Amino acid sequence: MAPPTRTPRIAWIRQALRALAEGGPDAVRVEPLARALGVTRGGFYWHFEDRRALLDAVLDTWEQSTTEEVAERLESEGGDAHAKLHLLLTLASPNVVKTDLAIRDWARRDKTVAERLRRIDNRRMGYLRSLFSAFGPDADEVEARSFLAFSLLIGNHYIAADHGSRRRADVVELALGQLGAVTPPVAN
Amino acid sequence: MAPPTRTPRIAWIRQALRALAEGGPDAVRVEPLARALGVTRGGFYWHFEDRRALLDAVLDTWEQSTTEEVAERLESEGGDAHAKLHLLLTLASPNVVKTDLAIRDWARRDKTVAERLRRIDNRRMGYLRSLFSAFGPDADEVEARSFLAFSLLIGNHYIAADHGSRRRADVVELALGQLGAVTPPVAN
Amino acid sequence: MAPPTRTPRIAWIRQALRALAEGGPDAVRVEPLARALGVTRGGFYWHFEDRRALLDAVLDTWEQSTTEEVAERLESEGGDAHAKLHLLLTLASPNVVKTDLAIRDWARRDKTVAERLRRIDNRRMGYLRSLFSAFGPDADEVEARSFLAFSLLIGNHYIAADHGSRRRADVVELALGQLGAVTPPVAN
Amino acid sequence: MAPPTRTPRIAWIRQALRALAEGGPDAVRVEPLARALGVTRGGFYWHFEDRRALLDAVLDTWEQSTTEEVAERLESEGGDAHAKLHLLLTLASPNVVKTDLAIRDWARRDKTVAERLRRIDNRRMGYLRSLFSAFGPDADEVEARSFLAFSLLIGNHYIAADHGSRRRADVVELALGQLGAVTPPVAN
DNA sequence: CATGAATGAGCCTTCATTCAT
DNA sequence: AATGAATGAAGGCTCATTCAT
Repeated sequence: MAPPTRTPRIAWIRQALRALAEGGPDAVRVEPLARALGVTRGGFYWHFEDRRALLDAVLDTWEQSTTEEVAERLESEGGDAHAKLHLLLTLASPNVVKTDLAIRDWARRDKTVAERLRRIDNRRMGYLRSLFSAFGPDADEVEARSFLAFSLLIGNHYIAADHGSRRRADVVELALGQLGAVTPPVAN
Repeated sequence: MAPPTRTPRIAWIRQALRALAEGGPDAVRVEPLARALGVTRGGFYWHFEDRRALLDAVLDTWEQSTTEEVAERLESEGGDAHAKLHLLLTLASPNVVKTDLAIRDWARRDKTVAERLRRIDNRRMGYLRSLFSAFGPDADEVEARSFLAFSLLIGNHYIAADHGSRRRADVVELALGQLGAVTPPVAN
Repeated sequence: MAPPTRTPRIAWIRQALRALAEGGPDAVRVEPLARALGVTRGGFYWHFEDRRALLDAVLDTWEQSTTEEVAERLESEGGDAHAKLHLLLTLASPNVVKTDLAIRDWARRDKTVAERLRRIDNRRMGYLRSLFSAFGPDADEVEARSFLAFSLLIGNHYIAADHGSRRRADVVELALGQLGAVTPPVAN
Repeated sequence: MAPPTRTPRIAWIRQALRALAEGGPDAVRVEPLARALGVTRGGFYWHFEDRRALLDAVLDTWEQSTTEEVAERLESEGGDAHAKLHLLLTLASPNVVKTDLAIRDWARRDKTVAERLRRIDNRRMGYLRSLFSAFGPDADEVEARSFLAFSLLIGNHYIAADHGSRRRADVVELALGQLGAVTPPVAN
């Protein structure tokens, strides 16, 4: 029995995610994807109605996996709030980060993407709030710190500035410290 | 004597900036630009070697104007550090913001763009450091707070989360407050 | 034992006839047919060598059913010549007419289709001759009137002109009257 | 000074008319047209927005030229009504006929084409009415005979039947004779 | 009979670019 | 500076066909 699918739907999606992370939604193009997968474009249309359908599937996959990711983080009670916050900032693989940023930028131009991102970001903010609640009960403060932490996560990837003799990672640590999540200086 | 310039170089650049803000660098395409300007592509190649040359000119223009913008803000001693910080967060026109974000995302994929952005961001960080120095002399703290403020600026536009009954603007105020830049609650 | 035929050959042919009537031979395409039948193309190639084979089968089916149709009309001696002529002009279902016209147009481009149409049209002309023979014995006149009647049949569907206050149906009646087949004015 | 246009708009239209006459609207395809004209498809989009725009231009051109054709025939008072009728039946070039039939068939599927054809056919019917008025004043008779003559024109091209020992041309003559337009037998 | 998957051809359209005027 | 026209590369989509299962 030969494998039931030669280039399964998910292969297209994964390749598309790679393209999205690398070049944004405009870079998710059927022909290059097919080329990268070593097949002809024809097969694509067996799995997807059209290019937009692939993009939708990509977003579905991303949303689901990201949701699960956050859920897992909540469940894996490994460590105190400080440790978790730290983990958040040094998140997943570079590829996951790139995908995240690509979708974030995409959301600026596409309402439906923005809506999906809102769902995900709300989940993340919820997680952050639960962490910062451990540092103090004031709701305003929790909200402000959570948003600052989230911003730090994003800014860390989008801001190009240097920090003199400091390394970026150290600045991020210092910043987390400012938010009440005091962490010992990382020796790196 | 014919009119010296019917569609001057700068007109192409301005239109390109608009396209960049709206759709990213992939949206800066000669043909649509010409259409938007009501001319044919012909003139374009008089002003620019090719598409890449336009993109470079766009970046030059943006870098220059952004540099001036920051400089002006430094000079216009309108108000104390608190007021200035607040101003920063509620920055320029939506279009300037969009351009900024577009270039920021572009920088993730293009080294030369990243380099330009670094120059600009360093300038902005310098400005932020000068502001936060007013709140306390500790260099680490100044660096951390400056970076947090900068991140807040970016995060404010890239994060899609809701804040329950709070409005985003209020959360940003609260966050600024956390950074030591206490501002009076906005009555709105 | 599995059901012997889930989508029998004739189902493909019938769907093809529908497509032919609607959009001409170019519209008889395997993939859309399969879609319309709710199956994949797979079965098609079990029944037919290729697309041309389907087209041939479609023509066979059409030729046969049309031949039978004319034969039936000859046998069903329901009414006099006048009545029969009238019946002819208000022929079969709109779908049958559409198919007839589609094949007629197709015949202009395809010799083999033209040949089939010739067989059918000869049969119809024979029928018309037999009817008009009842109105007068002159062979030239019979031929002329038969051809005019046949032309009327076709023209009625291909001519787009208006007739002032008259309705098309009335004009057709008047025309039949001119051919010697006097019919009473329709009260409508 | 070189010719102002290498492949002018009208060249595309003419080629499209040829394709239309030969294979119907489905055969009017940009790529084959370009190939036939010895240019690449790119130039096409200089002259036309898209394929549909070409089709529209084709219809415009056809409608205009056909209108003029009928007008000319009305003006060129060369001969009596009999002669004119005869001329009508042996109309223009085979290509003009093919185009006419192709558009007629197209009109069955496209509302806007049907509308154009209606305008043209009304003009032709008007012309026919004016001719048949010479053979008798009865309005019903004129309408009936005009429509029969028009049908004959169409039927002559769409009916595939044989006529025994008679030639088709003779049958058409006989038919015209039936309509009151007695013409002497053509020696051919 | 029919699915699932793929190949290739053909076509439509958009663009960057070129070139003569 | 700019038009008019064209080339070529890219890419999207539809299909006829094929093939293993």
